[in-house]
Amino acid sequence: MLEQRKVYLEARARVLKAMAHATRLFIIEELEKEERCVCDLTAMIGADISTVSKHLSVLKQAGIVLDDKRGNQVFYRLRVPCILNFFGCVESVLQNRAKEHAASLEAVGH
Amino acid sequence: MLEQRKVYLEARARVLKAMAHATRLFIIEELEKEERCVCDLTAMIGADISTVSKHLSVLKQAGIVLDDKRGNQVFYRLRVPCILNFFGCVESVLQNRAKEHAASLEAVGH
DNA sequence: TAGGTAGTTGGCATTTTAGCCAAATAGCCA
DNA sequence: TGGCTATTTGGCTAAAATGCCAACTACCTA
Repeated sequence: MLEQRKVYLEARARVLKAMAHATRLFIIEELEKEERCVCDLTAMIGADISTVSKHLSVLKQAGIVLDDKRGNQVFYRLRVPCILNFFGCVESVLQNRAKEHAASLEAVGH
Repeated sequence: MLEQRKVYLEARARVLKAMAHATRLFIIEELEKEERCVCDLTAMIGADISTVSKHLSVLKQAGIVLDDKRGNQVFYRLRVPCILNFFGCVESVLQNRAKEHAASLEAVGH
């Protein structure tokens, strides 16, 4: 693998890795609707606020969200608007799997 | 977070996590061009064949690739055709970051 | 059948993640 | 200033991911 390509693939992988967690996907989906402060997200997620803060930090480091401090709250929003469409392919992977799983159950007579 | 939504987010996260590795992204890009046996991929990647085999197994379990044994070789191919387009958004995240990074260097006089 | 190639799996050490608590920081208001 | 709320950070433990080697399986060919 050429060094240049490796660097590029690692950059992509870092972005994907930052998204690859249920809680962080939840945050992304919520931020698609509107910006949110950490306390709102924490209430919705139901984990410790320090945990949520660390998830947000992962997303921020990956370049997926931006933060904006106002008063004693910090509001987060998406940095890129396209995340929603991004998932068409993930969905099709999941649907394919579901379809074939159903077919295989069918085949053994369930 | 509602249980049902959590299940769905975890399913998505599993697919993303499977993709979130430079070597596995390399494999996906190569399989977009044509199917490949493990030995070809191993030669291109330059890692131990057992390592490559395990990466392929991760992709297979996530529903991203299919395998097909012929003779004593195993050929892998993508299960869904859309992976290439999938990355438009990842790219825009990276480009945004690069742009702002350049701007911040500019700002401090570099 | 023996030997070789291709691939998978088990085992292990190392590194990375995740999530909680506790402590520290920052801004608001009385 | 003192106290309160919001958030981040450090520290810790448990769990998961990586990647190598070695052992094992499968298939082909002489």
